[in-house]
Amino acid sequence: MSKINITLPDGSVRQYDSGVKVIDIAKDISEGLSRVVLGANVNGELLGLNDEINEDAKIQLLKFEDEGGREVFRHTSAHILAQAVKRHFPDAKLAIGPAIKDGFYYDIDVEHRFTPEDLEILEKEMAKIAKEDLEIKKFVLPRDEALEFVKKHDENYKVELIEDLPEDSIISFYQQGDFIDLCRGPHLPSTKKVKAVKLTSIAGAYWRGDEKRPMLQRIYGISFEKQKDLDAYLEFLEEAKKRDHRKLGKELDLFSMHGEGPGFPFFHPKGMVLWNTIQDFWKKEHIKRGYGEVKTPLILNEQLWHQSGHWDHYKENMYFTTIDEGQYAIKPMNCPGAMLIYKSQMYSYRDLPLRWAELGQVHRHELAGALHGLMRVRTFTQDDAHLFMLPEQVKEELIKVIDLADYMYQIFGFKYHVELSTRPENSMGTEEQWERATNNLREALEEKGIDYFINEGDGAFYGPKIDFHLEDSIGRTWQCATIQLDFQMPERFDLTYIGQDNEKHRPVMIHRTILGSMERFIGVLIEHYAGKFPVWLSPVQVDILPISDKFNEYAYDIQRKLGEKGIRVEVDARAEKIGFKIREAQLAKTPYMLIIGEKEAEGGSVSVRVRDEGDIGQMEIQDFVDKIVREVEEKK
RNA sequence: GCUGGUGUAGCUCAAUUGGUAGAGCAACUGACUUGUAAUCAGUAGGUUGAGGGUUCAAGUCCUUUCACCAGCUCCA
Repeated sequence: MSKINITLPDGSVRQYDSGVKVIDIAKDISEGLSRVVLGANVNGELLGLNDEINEDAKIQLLKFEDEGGREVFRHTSAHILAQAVKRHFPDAKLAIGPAIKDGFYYDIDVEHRFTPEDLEILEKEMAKIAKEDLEIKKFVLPRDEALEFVKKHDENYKVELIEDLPEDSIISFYQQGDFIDLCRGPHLPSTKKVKAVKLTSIAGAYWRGDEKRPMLQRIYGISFEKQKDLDAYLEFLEEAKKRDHRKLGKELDLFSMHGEGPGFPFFHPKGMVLWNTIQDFWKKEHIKRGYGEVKTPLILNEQLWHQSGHWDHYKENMYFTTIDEGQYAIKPMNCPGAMLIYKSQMYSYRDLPLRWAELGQVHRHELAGALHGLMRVRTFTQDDAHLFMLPEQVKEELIKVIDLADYMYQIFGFKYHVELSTRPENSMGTEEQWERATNNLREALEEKGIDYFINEGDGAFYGPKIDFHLEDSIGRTWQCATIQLDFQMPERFDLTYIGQDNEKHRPVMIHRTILGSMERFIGVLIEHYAGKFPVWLSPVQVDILPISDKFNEYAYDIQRKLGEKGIRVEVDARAEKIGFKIREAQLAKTPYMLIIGEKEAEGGSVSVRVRDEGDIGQMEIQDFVDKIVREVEEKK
């Protein structure tokens, strides 16, 4: 048997006998195999779990979330879907069908308009294909033969896919029964395991995401090996639906949206309690960390936006207005305003770093179809800050920002992961500037020992960035914080400080948010807590419920005592039964209810009912006041 | 912006093939004075998102437009 060389992820080379299986190499080199499935890269070609390697290869570890290799599983599911579609609609042309974060989809071009009934039929067909236990076999063809093959089957989308590959590439196909699909793999060995499938929705999607290309029909689905897992997932969807901030926002009277201002949210008194409580906390943390607060105008002369580069790179998203025949723009970002403040005086190197925080309201013309409750709006308040510093202070300042984000997220009980985005196509500045900025970010992350993903080409037009993606209480992620290094804006505005050498130098600027936007963050919090805000955030912290109006006066007494301590408290003095008042307070998700009747009025006590625990019995008034004040301070 | 869908009372939803717009909750009025998730009775509430058209007749069909929902694209 001949020997082959395998290059491992760390760059080292190991020798194996030819014909070794991918999974065996995985076992050999990876200890944490229970969570890792291995894919191999052989001359640009991905290999599946059990594929044999017969020539020198590079090995790449692909992390999947569970042992079975969820991605491989879902990808195979997509093929089974395509096969089912072909059985019912032989004219259908297949585009692409990948696994995605939550399942899989297949893009299909067919005359017939898919309906929800079709999905049921296709689900049944997929179950049948699984039961048939078709072996999934891989074969390869040289590029020209592969082209001929797909042309023969009239799969014009596949033709285009192959035409985009290099001339000398070897094209792989996978076959299950009479169904053959162009695919780089990897796949399961047979269709048998894909037992529990739910096709979740139909949507339009452009061929290759290009709005000038044909619109295809996309069928989304999710699949599991066991029905139990599918049921659990469907339950998760139900739970997510219950937490929808648009629904809860209405039920809890926090905010509303109106046709008169699409994408422009209206905050109600209770929503503003949330807003202000978060902002108070935010401001306190910033003062502690050496920030000053600034405020810049919403409307500024158009000229400024030419200078900042927003005109060239962002004008499609901007709103404009005219004042006294002068052209003005509504700010889509806060940075140019901060630039003007910086330029209002001279700075010594001793003055740096400068940290200016701004809760800045911006307006951006987002596409109508992109709007979504508070998560995606056309005006929002960024918890922005601009930091100006010496080049040698960059890493330290980045680390301080990361620490601040980490602290604030922990208060709200979020886990998070970090993504680093590099230079996009439509960007300003030199290659060297970008490389330096990107390295600064990378080094700061590495110094903090934070793992991160890289998004190639996903940076802002003026600099690379790191984004924080929060994970909420049911495991969904939301992009909130962004830290962007900006070498462009200081150039454009000719920002300077006087150095030790008595010469002018260029400061470095960091542009960052922690919460992202107040609107989105509140939306995320609503879903994260399912409307059951911790006491310190709750719009109403205590609801006092007198059993009859004989006890109203006593209730108002208690309200005063709590109010003096800054507790948000209401009295429900309506002539209703106590059961009814409790029900309403429960539905409003108020953390504490105080039930007040004869017993309590006589003894100067309160009966406490906790939102999630129910009746916890009587308590002296002062004890309750101390308890809740302590809780608010500890931000439980 | 694109594809598909939806739009009926404050909210959640009904209304056969085109044939008199309804219910529950909420609101209001009155009675009840209540012990841990819904007291009873009554009253009021609508040019069916908006404009135009077809028809003897439109919530229902056609058309324009607005908004929302699911995706695509984009993003804090």
